Amino acid sequence: MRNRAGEETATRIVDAARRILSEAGLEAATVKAICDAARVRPGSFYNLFDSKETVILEVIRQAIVAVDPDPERTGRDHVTDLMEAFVRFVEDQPDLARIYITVGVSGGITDAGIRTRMIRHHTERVARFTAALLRDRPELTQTEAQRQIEALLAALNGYTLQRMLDPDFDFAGHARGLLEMEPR
Amino acid sequence: MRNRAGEETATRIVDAARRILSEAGLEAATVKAICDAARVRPGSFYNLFDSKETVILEVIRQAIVAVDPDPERTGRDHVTDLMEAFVRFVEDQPDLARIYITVGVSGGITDAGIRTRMIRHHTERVARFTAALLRDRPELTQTEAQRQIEALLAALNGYTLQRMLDPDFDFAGHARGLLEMEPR
DNA sequence: TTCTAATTTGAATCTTCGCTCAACAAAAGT
DNA sequence: ACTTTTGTTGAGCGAAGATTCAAATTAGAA
Repeated sequence: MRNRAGEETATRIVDAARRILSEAGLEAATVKAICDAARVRPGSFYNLFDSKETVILEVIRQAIVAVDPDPERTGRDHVTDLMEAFVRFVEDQPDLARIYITVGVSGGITDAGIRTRMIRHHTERVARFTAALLRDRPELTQTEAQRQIEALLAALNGYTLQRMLDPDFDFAGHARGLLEMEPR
Repeated sequence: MRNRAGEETATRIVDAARRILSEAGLEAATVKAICDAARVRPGSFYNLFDSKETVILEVIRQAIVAVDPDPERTGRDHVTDLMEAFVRFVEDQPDLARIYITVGVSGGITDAGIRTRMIRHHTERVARFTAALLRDRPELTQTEAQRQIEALLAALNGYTLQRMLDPDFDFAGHARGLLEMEPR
């Protein structure tokens, strides 16, 4: 089969970039560092990717996508399901979670493309959660539900941020606690 | 007076570093860029600071301190006062707010000193807010109050994060909305 | 005014960055 | 087996990075 070897190498490079971005930040993600971690020479890197930026953006794209699992299920989830999915994401894929919350934001400041993507993703997330909440509690108005979801997602992002700083922080506990803290 | 000129120059350098860090991120904060913005030559920079890192860390330190205005007032504020102070901080000093939430966190991943500082600052903030909440609503237990404050601060940080991405986001409105959304 | 220490300069140094390329190796198609 | 495409290598390029330093300048002290 064509392209087999090249694809495997490309995957190894993106994986290495993700690890470095997560563990040491954007500054440390040099071509040399990524190549060393992927056991590849720079020539091979540039045979597969146009630039370092391409790889970094690919990792950020992966992170944004991974935040929102099973998007095809839209319209059949409860808020607790969506919440649980996010908790699992943060716990099981801390690399991508860290990139989403740090590199995504700081990259969003610099790069207009990333900013647009991040904002759009957030809008869609709000819509999905809001629809689920309205399904659970039909007595709420659209505006009320959206307000509450925005607060919930902000708190989740805030907890994620703290989790990235403090490995001992009980993210799952705090996140689930938010559900028992709905507005009066 | 001795040292007068040097101190003024040092201030100009730190100010320039803050502006660049906020507007263009850590990557863009090169010694050359900082020197140009501060109207200073590299030699002068290194006469006043040991390294670029020293200046960056100083800016981050400033940002962490600025999040918590008037700490000498501790013990006499209501939760609304503390909330209003934070809203004003984000609106009036977006440079420092952006650095706190982005550079601070991503720096916290790399630098153990920053991480410790960020975590300690957060702990103190939780304590201050919790004390204020207990003053407003003495019927709450310490644990309940702290739980609610942790959620509140997480939501505030989450909103701040979003504000950094989307300049059109109504941060003040959403932040104040959290107060009308206390747990049942 | 004169002296001296603080301050600024800007060219130079050394390192590392992202990236290229000609040559080689491996694999696929015929 | 032979040709062609695909993948890998690693030395090396120019640009940009942080940092240094001897010389020039400035400004406070005497």
